Amino acid sequence: MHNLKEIRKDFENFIKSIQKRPIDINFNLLKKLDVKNRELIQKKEALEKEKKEISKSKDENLFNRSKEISEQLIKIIEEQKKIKNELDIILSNIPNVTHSDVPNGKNENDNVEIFKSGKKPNFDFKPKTHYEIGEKLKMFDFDLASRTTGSRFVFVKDKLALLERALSNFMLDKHMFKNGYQEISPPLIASEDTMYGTGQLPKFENDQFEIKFDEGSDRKFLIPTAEVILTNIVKDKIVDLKDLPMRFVASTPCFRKEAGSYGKDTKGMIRQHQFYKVELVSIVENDKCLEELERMTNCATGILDDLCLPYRKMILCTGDIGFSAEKTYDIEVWLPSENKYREISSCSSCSTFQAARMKTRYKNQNNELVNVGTLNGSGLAIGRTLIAVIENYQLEDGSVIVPEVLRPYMNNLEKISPN
RNA sequence: GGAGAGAUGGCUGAGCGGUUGAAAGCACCGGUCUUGAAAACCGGCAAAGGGGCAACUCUUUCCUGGGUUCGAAUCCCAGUCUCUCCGCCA
Repeated sequence: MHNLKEIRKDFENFIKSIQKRPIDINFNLLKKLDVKNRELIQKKEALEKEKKEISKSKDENLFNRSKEISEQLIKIIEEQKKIKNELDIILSNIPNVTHSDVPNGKNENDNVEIFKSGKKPNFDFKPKTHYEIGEKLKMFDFDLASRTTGSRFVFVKDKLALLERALSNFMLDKHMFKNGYQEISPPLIASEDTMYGTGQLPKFENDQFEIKFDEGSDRKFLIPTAEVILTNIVKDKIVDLKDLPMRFVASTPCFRKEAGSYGKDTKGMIRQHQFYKVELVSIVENDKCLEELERMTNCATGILDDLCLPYRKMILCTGDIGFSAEKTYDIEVWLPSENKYREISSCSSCSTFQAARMKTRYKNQNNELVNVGTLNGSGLAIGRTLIAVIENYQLEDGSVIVPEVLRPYMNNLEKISPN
């Protein structure tokens, strides 16, 4: 959420920086509403002042005037609220300003590679897809899931379920004991204002699973990522400078409608309505965002290094970067069956954008109250890591070698073979 | 599900129709004292929004939304959330 006061100072420049993204915002209307809004506020405050003075004077002769003012106020306040509302709707749909490091571009094709890492496996056979391997092992069951639930769900069974759990535990341990994150086991359901805080609402309502609660209760949503619930830990708070940075990690299921990607990745578990993800969130001083982003991204790539999976680091262009982010790195893992890299982590600095929405502030060195910076990143998406392990560690006979670092989490199992 | 209690500033907590934006304490910031620190003492310390180049000033805000009143943190109604007890249950 942008601060109108700040925008007003240099409106033209603000528009220019926002328009690096492919968006359609009616800035003229925004400007007009802002002017109108302030007019009404001034009118309102003048009347309120008069009313206040009458009540202070306790002069009975003026009581009628006071009643009159009250009636006028009702109308003005109503109109002002309406204007303010329209203003807020426009404002809450304006994305974050991208950082100057972010390359200009239209879409994902314009993202820029920073580096590649790891050695791609050399197969002397045609590598199978993860779902071919998983189904042959009888440890993925998509058909069963479509019967019990619907499309884009899966049953993971037996050793692959164990592998999935091992990945989760391995990542959690590393982030907790080596990388300094505090583990959280959060609610998987978020309220409307929580979803608003991180920017999922109002613009991306179509992607969210809303839950039917009791009649009359507030709206509730299944979290699309733990980012939502972890970042909102500091919602409506003035946090202590000495508590910063705060670093949280959680392994949770994530729920997404994936509306608008109906034709994409229909096979296998690349794109599911439900998947596990280990999420990293940092709450930092607002001038520490970029250095924290590097740190966080290193925490994510560190996992891939440990798993010996080949990957590359990308910086997203202005056309592909997310709504709340000022700067984002995507980590893409190598998938032999597709012969390309696929996103496995996305690490973003949201600068003070989410904090402004959540009303999270701290007193900085100069004793000024300012918004914190927030960051989030996957460390990593479990489902896709599972895929990457299966495909990169496959053998010709359809069995899968267990990466060494995971073996302690799997009763020292070295290889997953058909039963 | 039944019965009660509550929601006040960064935190704890008073106030229960008229300079109350709100006592007190803690925390925090500045100062005195001290070789330094602690303690003690003195002073400061809510946020959002509007106007102003600024000094500054105005308005709003005591869970949320309505209502009563010239005037509401304080009274009335509705809602949300939290806590305690009982029941049920993983």
